[in-house]
Amino acid sequence: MRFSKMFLPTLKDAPSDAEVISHRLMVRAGMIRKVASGIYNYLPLGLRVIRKVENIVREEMNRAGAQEVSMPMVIPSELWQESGRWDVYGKELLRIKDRHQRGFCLGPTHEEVITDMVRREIRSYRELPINLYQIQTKFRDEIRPRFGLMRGREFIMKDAYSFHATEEDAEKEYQNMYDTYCRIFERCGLKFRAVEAETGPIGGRFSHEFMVLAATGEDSIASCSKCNYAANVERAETKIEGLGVKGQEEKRPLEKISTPGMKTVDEVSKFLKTIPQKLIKTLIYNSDKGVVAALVRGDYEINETKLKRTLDAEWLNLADEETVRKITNAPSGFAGPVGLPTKIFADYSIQTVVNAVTGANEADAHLVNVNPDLNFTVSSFGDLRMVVAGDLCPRCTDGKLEIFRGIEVGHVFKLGTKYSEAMNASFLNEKGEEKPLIMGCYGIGIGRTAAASIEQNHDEHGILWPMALAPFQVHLIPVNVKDKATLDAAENIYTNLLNAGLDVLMDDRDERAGIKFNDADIIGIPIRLTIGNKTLKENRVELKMRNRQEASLVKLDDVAKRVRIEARQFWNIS
RNA sequence: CGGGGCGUGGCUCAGUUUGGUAGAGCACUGCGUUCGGGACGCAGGGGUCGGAGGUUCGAAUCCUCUCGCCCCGACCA
Repeated sequence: MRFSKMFLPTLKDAPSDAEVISHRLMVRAGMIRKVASGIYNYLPLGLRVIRKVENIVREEMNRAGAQEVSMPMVIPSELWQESGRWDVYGKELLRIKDRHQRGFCLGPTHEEVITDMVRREIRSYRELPINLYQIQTKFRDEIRPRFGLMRGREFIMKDAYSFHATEEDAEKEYQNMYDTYCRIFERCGLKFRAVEAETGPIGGRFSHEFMVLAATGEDSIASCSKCNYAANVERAETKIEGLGVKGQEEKRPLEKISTPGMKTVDEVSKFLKTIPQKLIKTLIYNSDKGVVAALVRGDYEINETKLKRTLDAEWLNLADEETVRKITNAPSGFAGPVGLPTKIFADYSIQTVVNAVTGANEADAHLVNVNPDLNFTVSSFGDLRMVVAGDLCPRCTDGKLEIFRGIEVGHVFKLGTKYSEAMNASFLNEKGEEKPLIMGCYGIGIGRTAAASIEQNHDEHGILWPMALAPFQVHLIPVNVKDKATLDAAENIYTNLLNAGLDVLMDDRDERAGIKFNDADIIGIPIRLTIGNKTLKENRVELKMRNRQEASLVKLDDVAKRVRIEARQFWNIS
């Protein structure tokens, strides 16, 4: 491709709304442009990268035995009503009406459609298992789209769905997909970890997320320093006995203390000259299971996902001011477990607190010397808190948890029969019994994977593409196109490299060298070849790898060979 | 959904407090010089100041409404 002919508008400045590095660089490198909040145009250079990711995904999925299909983006509401998700999916689901006032939605995911597709055709266990996937544009009406392709509303996703006759077989495919995902992200040259994850509104029993490690990631993951345990903090557990020994302190009588205006753990512990570990936080929640109170030690945070699971609740929200007043007879900030009319769910951590401080359920007052069982009754103890760095690993003997940031690029779920039962998708087994299909579901964010690669591979000048995702492999720069010898040599090399099967971008623009070099740095093509009359006199050209500082000189006759060697080495190291 | 902010040429922004008929840098066009790390000179083109309504002799500037975008928060007791 010739730069002069390519629609490749690079920018000196990034638009002021671009915050994270991948977003800024994608815009500056002329890869994407915003059309509306969370909705983007892919320009030629951006699309090339997207296609690279897609093709890696496609090759590996095919290799793993999956088959590509394509489903509609506009989905009739009946299918979503059948699965029950029309009412529970929330505002992320963009609902639209056609001219006949029939309900549709823009597909944020395709369990319903695929289940419908498969139930119409699959009759027998002999036709199983089957794994179908598509690479397609999805739409989720995110509350707050941001970070460019990282959290868009419209985005390209690979989603695969597998159908099985037995649990065993479904688990085998889950492992197959897990391994396939590892291969995919390795080929993309990403540093990633597979972590145990929550299942969210997609449903299902357990799952793994594939996280690209990057400081700008929106997720936190906990990872063991010793063994391979890793989990999204939404789900991460710790050893219960890791909480430390219960104090030997003698239990003292309950006492009420005036604490005017002291609401937060910080304020209260400072005011009472104690430490957060001596406090018990009481949080009032509203849920479909009613209003409940959740207790956790003052220095920890409640993990709402865990609480939700404990309650077996469909939804859960921190109670509003009005509810808090009704339940506690006090403004928020002074809730405590003593005398609360609601059910009380407590994190194990409060078992370590003796003579605790809690809210008094009265404005501007706290209780001290509160002791569970003595002063209040806990309905149930459980693991309800967020893990913190340094917590003991739940799986091995002496590992400690570390917390990292990650970008979720892939997710594998075991769905079970949630959709097949709701939508009556069944088959006949060997015994002639009708059984619901057992399903699995496997997603990869294509655009997000490209963005994650930039988050991981860039410097102060621009992108550093790994060879596998690079829009071109070679960036050819004739320094001065008005110099005939330079241009002739460049054209020659260009043709040779193309014939050698390489993707080459030749910057044949009549621009100053500085502009070309700077654009080359922003775009980030791995191999840069510079042709100028200085080195041409010695029949040499300059070869520089984008991810290395030093350049080297290569004889004209050896260029194609050297480039191929460099490209291959690059594969091996990245 | 709550709080805050911003919409002025393709991009980054000034001008708004104190109304007076629209600017800078970059980008773009032409000519000349320059030419291996974002050159310089000269001459140009391009803006319904997000939109609608109002106040006024006069509105980018003041008022009302509206649309769009961005940031923070929505795990706080």
